[in-house]
Amino acid sequence: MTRPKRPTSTDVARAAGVSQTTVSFVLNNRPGQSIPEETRQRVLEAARRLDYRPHASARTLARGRSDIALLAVPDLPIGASISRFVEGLAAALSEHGLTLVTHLAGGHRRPLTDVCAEIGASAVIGFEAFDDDTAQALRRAGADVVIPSSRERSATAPIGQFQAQHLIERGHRRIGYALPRHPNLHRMAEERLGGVAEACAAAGLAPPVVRSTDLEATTAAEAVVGWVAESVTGVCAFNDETATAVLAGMREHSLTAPADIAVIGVDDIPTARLANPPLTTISFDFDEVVRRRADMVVAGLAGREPPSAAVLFNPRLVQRAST
Amino acid sequence: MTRPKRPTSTDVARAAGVSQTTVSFVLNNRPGQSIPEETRQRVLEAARRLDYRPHASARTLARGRSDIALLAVPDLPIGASISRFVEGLAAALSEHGLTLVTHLAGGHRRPLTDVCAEIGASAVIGFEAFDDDTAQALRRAGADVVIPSSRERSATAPIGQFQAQHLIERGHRRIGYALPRHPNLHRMAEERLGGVAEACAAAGLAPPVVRSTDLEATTAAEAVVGWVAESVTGVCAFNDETATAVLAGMREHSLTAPADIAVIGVDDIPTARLANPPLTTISFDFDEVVRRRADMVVAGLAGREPPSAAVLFNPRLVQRAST
DNA sequence: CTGAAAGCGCTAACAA
DNA sequence: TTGTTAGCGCTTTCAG
Repeated sequence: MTRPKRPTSTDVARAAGVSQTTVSFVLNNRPGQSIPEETRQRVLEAARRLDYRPHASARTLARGRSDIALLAVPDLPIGASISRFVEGLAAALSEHGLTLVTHLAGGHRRPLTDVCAEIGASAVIGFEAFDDDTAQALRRAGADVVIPSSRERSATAPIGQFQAQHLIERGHRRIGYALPRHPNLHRMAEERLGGVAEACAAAGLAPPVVRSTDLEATTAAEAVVGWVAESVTGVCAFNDETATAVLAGMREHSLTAPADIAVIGVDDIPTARLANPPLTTISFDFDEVVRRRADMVVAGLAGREPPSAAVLFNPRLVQRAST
Repeated sequence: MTRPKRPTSTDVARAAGVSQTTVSFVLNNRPGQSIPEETRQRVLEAARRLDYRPHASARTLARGRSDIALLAVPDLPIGASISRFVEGLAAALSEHGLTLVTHLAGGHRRPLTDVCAEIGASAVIGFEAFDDDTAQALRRAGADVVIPSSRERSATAPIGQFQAQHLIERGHRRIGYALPRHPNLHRMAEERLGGVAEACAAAGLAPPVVRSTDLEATTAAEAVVGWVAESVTGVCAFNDETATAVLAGMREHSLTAPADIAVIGVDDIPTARLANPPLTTISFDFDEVVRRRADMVVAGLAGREPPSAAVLFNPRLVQRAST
């Protein structure tokens, strides 16, 4: 039960019969040092034999910078699609020797700055842009790069546009928007709604008829009444869960999609295809956005000006029966 | 763009006109040191004025132990309920001065041991028990406590039992089980299935009729055929998504729940109440389990023998129309 | 009650 | 090509 004291780089040096500096050079592939292959091997072999792992804190202390990136996940019921994003980002960063860990923002918990300082993150990555004050605070907490900065464009408005365009292309002239009641979602929902409004305007249609709903059939049914009263024939829902609620609300009135009202969601959650009828939705390809984020981090840490993030969630239409 | 060098505890000492040692004592509330209130205030005030934050790596290096706990989240489509768990755990741990960060396990990414070493975690917390080899490796990577250990009992079998009992109480004598096809879920699913089998046996019923399905109506419909052929009248689904698939499969055959087959899920995901018909399911209360996990970590770090985790997910029946 | 000093394990000048 | 040495910022024993 006692902790078997970890081998240090000095132990490795001793085992390999070289100085500790040499060990450091070898293990870090320090460029500009020509170390004979023979020595290299001896060191590597010793390190492996001892199961040596460099002590991260010591390294961080000495270098003045860690290899840790912190992903701040907002307290949103975003669901599973987020984990693909996280995984991708972690993989991309690890190719650059960076380790990604995640912190869930919600609740009355330790503020992000504390977490950042505590783990010694040298990069903090968020979903929505950090305002300048927060970014500043994070820098003071030890982060060298903080993204996205407030200069980046929003990522979510285009999604609303995309939804609305689909409906418009299919001939709908009166568009509704289903807003979720969950307060944490409001900001993002408003942005997407903005996109829908743009698309409507661009097509010469009236602005979308907005109704909000809980994730539950009764309030959704009320929203449906509102749309019917306004002759809405197609509604964009904030996400698939909201869309599912709309479908449930329609059922209460014996209305069916798409005949009475067409509905389109966002996210392509697993239950979307299981809805009744199966839900048309938008899915994302995170690969591109992940790569960009990773590049920004790496560039930033290298002191180069990070490429600005032309945000591309690469929305893709998943056509199913509900439209 | 240049990083405004962080204030060190020496800076604070200078500003407060005391030694750096005193600063350390004050900031850590070091017991057994009686520092005059006046000095204390001076130090605190200086620290606040400089926005001083102790350098975590330095502290870790000196103390030989960090205040970081790492939560290893398996690559499972577990969905949103997990985030409540994470939040709760983070809050509970932070009350003890520990910072929780999360690492998503899946993919071909850096192994957990590396992440553990990289961030200098002194505790690693998993969902399923770590086998002894892994636990050992994590200890070698610097973790002082690793839970759950292989000695803990499984948490998930009782859930299956709970589901089956509900069905049995409602008079069903022939039980089916819906297994998800997702490979990462198999292990957990088998455990829950075990619980269902136990409950059946205890009630003197035949073992459950097992069918597996994707999250999609066609394969679910095939599973339904299987159950019908075996005169199954109630099926326990691994989780709500699987249950939703079963419902969709039944629709394909114009069967309805609960008249033809009753179905019960697990998780109470948001779309469960929106299903057609609304899904009876099991929800969890993580509070207790969270508290226990946190206690185990704290006790373990303090060198005390951690209390063994009598696992209590506190399942609660959410009765809706599908049963 | 407070301070001086010795590290913690590693990196990076600078010597040799 | 390799080794010596001086810190990185903090904790902690041990004197004062």
